[in-house]
Amino acid sequence: MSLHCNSLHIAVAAQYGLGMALDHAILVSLHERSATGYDLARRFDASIGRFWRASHQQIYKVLGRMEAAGLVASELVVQDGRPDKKVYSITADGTAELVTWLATPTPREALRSEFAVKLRAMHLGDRATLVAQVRQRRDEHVEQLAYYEASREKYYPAPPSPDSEEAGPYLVLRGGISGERHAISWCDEILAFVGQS
Amino acid sequence: MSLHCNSLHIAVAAQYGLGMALDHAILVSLHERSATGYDLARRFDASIGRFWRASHQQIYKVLGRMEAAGLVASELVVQDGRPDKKVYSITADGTAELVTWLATPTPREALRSEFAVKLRAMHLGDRATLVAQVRQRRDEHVEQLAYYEASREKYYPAPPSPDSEEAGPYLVLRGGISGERHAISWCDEILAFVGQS
DNA sequence: TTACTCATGTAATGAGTTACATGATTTA
DNA sequence: TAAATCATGTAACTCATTACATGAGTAA
Repeated sequence: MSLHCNSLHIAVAAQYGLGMALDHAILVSLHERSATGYDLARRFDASIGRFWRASHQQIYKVLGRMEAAGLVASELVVQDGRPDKKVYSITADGTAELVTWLATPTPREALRSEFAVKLRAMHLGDRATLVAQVRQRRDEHVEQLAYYEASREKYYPAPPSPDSEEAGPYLVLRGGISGERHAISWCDEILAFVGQS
Repeated sequence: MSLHCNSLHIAVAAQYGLGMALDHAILVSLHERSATGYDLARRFDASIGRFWRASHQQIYKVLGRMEAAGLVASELVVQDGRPDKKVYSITADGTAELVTWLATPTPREALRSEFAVKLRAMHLGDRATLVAQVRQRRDEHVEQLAYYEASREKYYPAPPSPDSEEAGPYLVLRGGISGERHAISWCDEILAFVGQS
């Protein structure tokens, strides 16, 4: 990488201080495959979205900002029978920004659990409502787990090589699976504790 | 509860639509014990704060809003040698709001994991950096787990009754413990996968 | 004819962070 | 003499959500 490109990249990285995490999530997604804002919104609703959710409005806003900063570039594709679309791709600067970001330490994310806050105050409510809510929550986690496990069987019948491009997505999926299992077992513990297992 | 009080409470609940979750976290904390904004900031930094983090600026803002809405009331306490302080307490309306909120369904919180996004793009970075980051993250979870387990031994040598006021905090703490264990085992899986266990 | 998919946005509002501001007392 | 504790806030800003807006094609 040339010196010029490097200093440009440092300037861009300075603009992109920590905390602009949606930006990086989009860059990662675009690095995997170019896409329209609409496509990204759907991706964030499906695979990646289980770990990072974003509305299309927010995505368009961030895409515009990143295009102005030169991290992504768009190409207008005219379609007939369908609205025209802008296909976004990551640029060299965008990839450089990603690499810098990868090397920066990741702050512990503040896990904000409204459920935990409610649980803490459970003695103020009635038990039947609590049990119903925990059961519903458990069901959602079971459903999510099934979805993850189906994905794992479909896309990774055998674990990929640690050096391949699939290594990251695979490990994230494994984290999703164990995360759902943990959530389910916590629900079970709560139900057992209040005597409704 | 009188009809008048009931309709008042419905009006307040209407103002407090879903999504104002810090408000409810503060109400829960004040229901446990009256406190100043400063106290709350410290509580959010310690016990509750592991599940809900908030800055003192944000807390003061929300306290002002909730006092205007009649959910909390403050009493000025003049001190000498120290700055005067405002001690906030939850009101009957505040407690009613909490009870209503407890009965409303809890939407699945969008888990935003910057770490997961980075992991997904790991093939763009070098392995040593990844390993160092995962190790550091693991250490933090180990430390947090030790803190939780010490709390559990200290405050709950035996599990509380499911009907007591401690039941909620106890279950939240248990969730914290199993959550940390899960996080640690995910880190271990990642390290083993990239061959650095 | 109702609703869904494709496709892109603006406007208003709310939630949260960072920086700034003050000032006495106590501890190292 | 420097820093930490106690105590409360304002101002500026960013991030994210909700509501609103348009409009053709396609499937039930």
